[in-house]
Amino acid sequence: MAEVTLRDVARAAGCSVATVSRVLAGTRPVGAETARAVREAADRLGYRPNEVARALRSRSTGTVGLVLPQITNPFFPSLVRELEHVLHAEGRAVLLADCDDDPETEAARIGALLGRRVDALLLIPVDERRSREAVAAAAAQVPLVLLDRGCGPGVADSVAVDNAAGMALVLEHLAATGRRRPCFIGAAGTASAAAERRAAYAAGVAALDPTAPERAVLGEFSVEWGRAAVDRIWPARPDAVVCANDLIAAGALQRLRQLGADVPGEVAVTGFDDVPLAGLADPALTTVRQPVAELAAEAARLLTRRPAAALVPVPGPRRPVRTVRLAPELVVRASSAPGGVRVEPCATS
Amino acid sequence: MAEVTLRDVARAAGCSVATVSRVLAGTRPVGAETARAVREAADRLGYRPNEVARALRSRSTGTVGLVLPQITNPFFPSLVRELEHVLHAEGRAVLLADCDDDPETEAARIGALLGRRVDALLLIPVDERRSREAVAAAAAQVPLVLLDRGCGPGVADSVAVDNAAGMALVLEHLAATGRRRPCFIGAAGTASAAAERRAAYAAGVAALDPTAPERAVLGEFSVEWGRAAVDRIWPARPDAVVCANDLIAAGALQRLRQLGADVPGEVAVTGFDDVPLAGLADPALTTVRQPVAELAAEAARLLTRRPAAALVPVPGPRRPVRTVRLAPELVVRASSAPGGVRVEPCATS
DNA sequence: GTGAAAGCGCTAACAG
DNA sequence: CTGTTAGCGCTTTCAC
Repeated sequence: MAEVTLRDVARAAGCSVATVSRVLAGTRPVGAETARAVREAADRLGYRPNEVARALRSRSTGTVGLVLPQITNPFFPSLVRELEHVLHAEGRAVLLADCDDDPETEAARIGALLGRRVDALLLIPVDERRSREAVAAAAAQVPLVLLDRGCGPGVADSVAVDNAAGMALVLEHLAATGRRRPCFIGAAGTASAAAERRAAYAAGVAALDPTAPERAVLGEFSVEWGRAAVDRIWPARPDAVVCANDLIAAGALQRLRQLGADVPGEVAVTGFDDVPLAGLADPALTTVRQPVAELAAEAARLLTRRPAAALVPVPGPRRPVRTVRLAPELVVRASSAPGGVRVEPCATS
Repeated sequence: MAEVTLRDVARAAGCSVATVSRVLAGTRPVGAETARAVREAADRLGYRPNEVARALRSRSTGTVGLVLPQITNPFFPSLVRELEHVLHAEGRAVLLADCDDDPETEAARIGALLGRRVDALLLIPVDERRSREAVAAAAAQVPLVLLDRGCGPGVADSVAVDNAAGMALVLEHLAATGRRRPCFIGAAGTASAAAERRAAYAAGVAALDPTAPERAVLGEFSVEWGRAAVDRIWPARPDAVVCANDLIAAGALQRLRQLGADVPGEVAVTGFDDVPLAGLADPALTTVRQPVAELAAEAARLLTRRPAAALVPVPGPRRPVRTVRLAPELVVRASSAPGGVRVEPCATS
């Protein structure tokens, strides 16, 4: 059967298309009897509003673009899931773009999404610096919220976990369980997660014991680097290895086991993010859980409350960007347990 | 600045909107000089075609809906990534829907995507049986390709890995490396991956040694089940544990280590899918790698070649559905290595 | 090769 | 409360 349109419904219900539109969109009050007839006709004909036409006319597609570096990064799927749920619950659809960790691809994807007239953009930038230009340009056109990673000061609203608070939780826990000679395996570069976590580690360790020499090595957020880094720090025999994320920690755990180290007896290992892998490692990894559902909800809230960019640039001071930081939670598992302490069992996958 | 439209470009180039449209879309030949002027004007004004208007007029949104059970299932992200790349390369955008493993949510998402007038649907069904109705209804409206899992016979075109071939590779490898007493930890239910893999195991083992008693236990595709199943099969002291997917295998590996079993010396363990976790397990997991990029390419090909459903149902025999099965590849790692054999190093995550 | 005109299906003024 | 009338920005006949 051909497509059922508003006209068909109007004809069947014996009224004008405007009335049908009003009933179905609930835009303005309509007589109870007419409304019933319209709904009945729409039902009977199996009418389904054409969102494309609606979008063209109302200048709003009900669509948000979700741009991320690489969906295969194990931290992202759960975030994508929560975002999808929150947005669909508001009747908005998600256009997904995977940038293959490449800023140029990212710029192209952003352009494609803007061409499709997304109402807003949710974006995890590929690179703190090299993403900035494209992000700033996009932010001038539609409401845009940065997620998980920053993109330079003042570029756009952003929502992320409080990395400093998370690192503080880790250090506190290690101190409380008697660890005295921690070291850090971090990531180099300016990405906010990398920079904030290593700064927080440095600050926290100094507060713990100002005389302790700082043992920190920097590489990247990968399992390989975790493995390699252990060879650099293990000779100093730390009693705790604080890792900047779970991938690094997984690699560190593997290598420590190969070297015959006793985890957690001899040395504790901690991660960050609580990706699915963390609960599956052996021993299960103590880590910092990001409040994923809250991050998603907060991002969605910022999107909807930020009014569309003015068509004509307003003179005067620019609206200040909003930065939301959410508190994470420490998840203590076997990799940092002092003897006999009960810990959370392995995660379920 | 207000939105730049075709009219603006036409005015700037000194021609009609029709001409501009033709130049930009390349629909019909246009004078070289005019074309140049148009392109120059479009560039200068920063014109970006409004895909919404284009979609309304041309009755094609250039958009594909991707519906999946749960993006957090570790097998899906790499598939989503490949699909996204293949589709974006053709200038199509991906509307993502996550069904939370629930058939009703799935039906609702499908409806929402159809309302948005997606040109086609790529769908990994939540359930072989309970998804069927919604999927069949959707397939009547737009081209639809089933991915990874089936949904009953004759419902729609489908693309998936050849599970039987994969299982045969595993059994062959185990036989070749001297394993004689395998057992199987599978998944119950009618989902195609579960059913095909356990059938292939049964057939392969019987062919290997018709007198061997079949040792198989069935549960679900989860780490927990892998752990629990080991307690059921270990007393019989198999020399190989064939698992229906990598999650099960990861659980089995954990439990075997707790029990003090020597993997791979005493018993080999194999998985299926080659999710990122597989290379990270200890010992790294021998598994069957799905040809993810090829699956994605094949799915995209089926989508574009299936002409849109006829507006008026044609009488006569229905077009037969196409079923594509792609051959997987065996990835031998430490969990099944006979002594001294070189195996692929850990995956890089 | 180019332009004028007619809509795609819907919403939003504006009258009644 | 309801109908009539304009379009949203684009593609696509149909003339020239």
